[in-house]
Amino acid sequence: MMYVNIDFNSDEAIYIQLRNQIIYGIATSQIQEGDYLPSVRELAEYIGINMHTVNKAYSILKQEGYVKLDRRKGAIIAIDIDKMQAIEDMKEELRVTLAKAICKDVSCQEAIEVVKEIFKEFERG
Amino acid sequence: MMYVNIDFNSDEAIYIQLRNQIIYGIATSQIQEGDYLPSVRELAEYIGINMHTVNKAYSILKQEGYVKLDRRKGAIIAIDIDKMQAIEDMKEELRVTLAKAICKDVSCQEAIEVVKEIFKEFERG
DNA sequence: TATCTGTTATATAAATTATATAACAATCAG
DNA sequence: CTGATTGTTATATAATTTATATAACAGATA
Repeated sequence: MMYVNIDFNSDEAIYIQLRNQIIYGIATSQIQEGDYLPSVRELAEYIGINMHTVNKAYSILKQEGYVKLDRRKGAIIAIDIDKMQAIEDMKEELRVTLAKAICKDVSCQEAIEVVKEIFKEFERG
Repeated sequence: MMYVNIDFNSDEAIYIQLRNQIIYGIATSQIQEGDYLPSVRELAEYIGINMHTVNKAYSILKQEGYVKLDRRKGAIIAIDIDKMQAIEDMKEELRVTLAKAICKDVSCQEAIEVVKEIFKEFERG
């Protein structure tokens, strides 16, 4: 079973935290293409949250192209790679993140260093 | 007056959109250190939203170290530069953004290219 | 057949978001 | 001093989002 840790005091919604951690799991190769995720009921009980909260996370992951959902089989990691779209989505998020950084006097080189660090983090997992 | 454009159909809260656009304004040097923002009542009427929604945006900007608020004078751009903190905050956001990108097969070099593009965007504004 | 799957449908409660008034103390122009 | 404007604070209300609780359905499969 994949490592999952929900912070119930976070201002981030539980289903968003869960979605992000599953994406971390994929990015760090803890879970791979073809792997099964726990069923919504199973994972809900394991974490101690409602079935629908897990279902919401799974539905978003499906919509965003990270998993496929099948009856009986459950959720399977299946990345739908639309690189053009992915880069566009990334760019949109980076605009906000980097605008904040620029205001705080962070340079392009410093931002690039952090990007490199994070890529190294994910290569190991 | 700074350019502000709120999308009322967005899933992003109005006060968050407003905060982000003010940060864009600073990052692109449309507004600078020492400049005044419109009063909460003035900007609210201009955009067509409630005074408290603008106040919420200003309060967050204050808390995050982008403005100072004075009675009578209103809100003044005043960047509190804590670079260590800024880089740490940036890193935390980048972890989510880049994890998604990595799942979609985006390389480190491609991410870096996008960072460079955005820095160029902001240099001009 | 019996069980487990995602899915869908309600219902409810809590929290967040946005609005509407109102009032306060500080500030400053006249 | 007067009057007007500022951010600030306090309520109240409505809509939306988030999370939970049950329940039932159809498809898959051991």
